[in-house]
Amino acid sequence: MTDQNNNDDHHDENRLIAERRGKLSALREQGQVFPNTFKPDHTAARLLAEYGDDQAWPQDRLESDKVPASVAGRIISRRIMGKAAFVHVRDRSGAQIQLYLRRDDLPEGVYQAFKHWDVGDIVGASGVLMRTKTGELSVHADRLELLVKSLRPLPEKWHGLTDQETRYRQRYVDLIANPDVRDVFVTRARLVRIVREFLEAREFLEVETPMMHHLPGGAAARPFKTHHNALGIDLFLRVAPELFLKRLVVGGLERVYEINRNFRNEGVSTRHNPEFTMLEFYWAYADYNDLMDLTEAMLREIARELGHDGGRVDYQGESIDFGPEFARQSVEEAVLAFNPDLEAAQLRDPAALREICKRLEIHTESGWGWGKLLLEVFEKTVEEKLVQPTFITGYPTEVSPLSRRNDDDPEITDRFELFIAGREIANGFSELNDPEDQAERFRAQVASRDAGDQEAMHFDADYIRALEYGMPPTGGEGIGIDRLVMLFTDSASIRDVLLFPYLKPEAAE
RNA sequence: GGGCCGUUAGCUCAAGUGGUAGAGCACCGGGCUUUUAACCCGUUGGUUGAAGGUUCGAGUCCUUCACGGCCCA
Repeated sequence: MTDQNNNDDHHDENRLIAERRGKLSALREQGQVFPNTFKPDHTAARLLAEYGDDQAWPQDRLESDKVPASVAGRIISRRIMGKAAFVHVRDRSGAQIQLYLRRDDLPEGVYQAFKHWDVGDIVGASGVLMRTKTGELSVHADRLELLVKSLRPLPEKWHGLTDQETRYRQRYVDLIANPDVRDVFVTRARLVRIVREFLEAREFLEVETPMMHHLPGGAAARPFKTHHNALGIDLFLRVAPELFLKRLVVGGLERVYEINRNFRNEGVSTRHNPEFTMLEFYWAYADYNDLMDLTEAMLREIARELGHDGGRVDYQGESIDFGPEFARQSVEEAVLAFNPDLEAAQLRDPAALREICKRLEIHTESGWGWGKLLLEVFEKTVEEKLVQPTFITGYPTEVSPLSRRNDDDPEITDRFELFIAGREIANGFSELNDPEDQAERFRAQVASRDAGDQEAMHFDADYIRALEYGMPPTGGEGIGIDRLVMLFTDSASIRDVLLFPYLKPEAAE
């Protein structure tokens, strides 16, 4: 916004905004209205931490010590009683400190001016610390400045802002009105840092690979398409960094990871945002069993570092326990465990599986083999019941185009997925590093694509070329950061862990 | 994509079976020099998400659309 829209098109504004705008223009007449000279020397949280204890810092000690403090922040409440007032101010620390204002203790005219300021305005104040009759630590101000005049009224102090749509669309208001929201994003930042430190400690190198791909690859998903004007070519936003990270392993970066955005052109829901954050890491000379061990260790570390002693995390009414060794069972074992009427022999028999799918009202397509059919049965009957952390292994080769085949049973791969609270959290496997097998799998994907599967992968010739130079035996894994943050912040919707979740545009005026 | 629910003042919410749209907070004016959702007195504030329809009359009933929430695919 520049100086285009100062005067004319405010007819849509209500009286409250008009009043505040009037106050602003009155202030403009008097001089500088958006000063940037006030330097606070404390945050509210620090003052409370250092002087909050009323045993160590009773009022008489504060009174004699005259501890100076200078704070700045947004007015979140005011109580005015004639010639004195109390104001709560919140700052970057997320905490709030009370200001005690007396007309006669402030410079001439300041108190009179203050009476016309509003909740939402940003102020700076200096003075000495005091404790009120009710024991609240406060700054008894001898200097008070209006730093920013706020033009829009904040939500009401008691009920706050509860409208979900407004909370997501105007996250800046949500953050002011609902202090808990800040905590979610503080936890998110800490979690990501813990993950980085965990991997760095094991000598993984953080890298960044392209988000704009000529060929979308590395996951079964539909991509977003974009266009490069100067080059005149279409590009795709990445659905996964996988194939680039493995090229790096070929190049000798044998332990790499990336934490970054993926984009998938699919539905939007409480569990899916078009752009989401994924951790992927690749570890040469490790296999999928090593990955499972590492994943367990990582999740325990996150739980511990985030203060969940004993590894218990409450999520949506369930107690998730990261303490004990995570359960490990194959897709087939899990399907049998949750479907006592089925027998092992049926699970590799496409005809029998088609019957089962029909009974379960699962839509099937003619090209599907037993692997795809079995996975559908798994997703329908098992997935949501896996509440405690559980590794599911033995994924069919048919649905695992990038995974190494199992040595004893080439119909399945050395792959796992981790489920917690009924949701897929991680997906890892021993990587397929046989270039000829990989080329064949790509061809099978292309055939599915030609048969109408829009999520099937393309043939990535450069990736095959890279594998032909030789990729060390490697384990690779992806962990959905947003879903992990949901778990550790007890958030029901992915939108609650994204500062700006995707929403359709607001209706035009 | 389908089903159900929602959208009323800046915010949080009310308004049998259709009959002049209200409250609290906020705001504005007045009072009050230790308040805690401060308090007391007095005002002000609305294109009821949008567009059509039924009706003497629509926040309310019908249709379509937009956005959101929950559930399902």
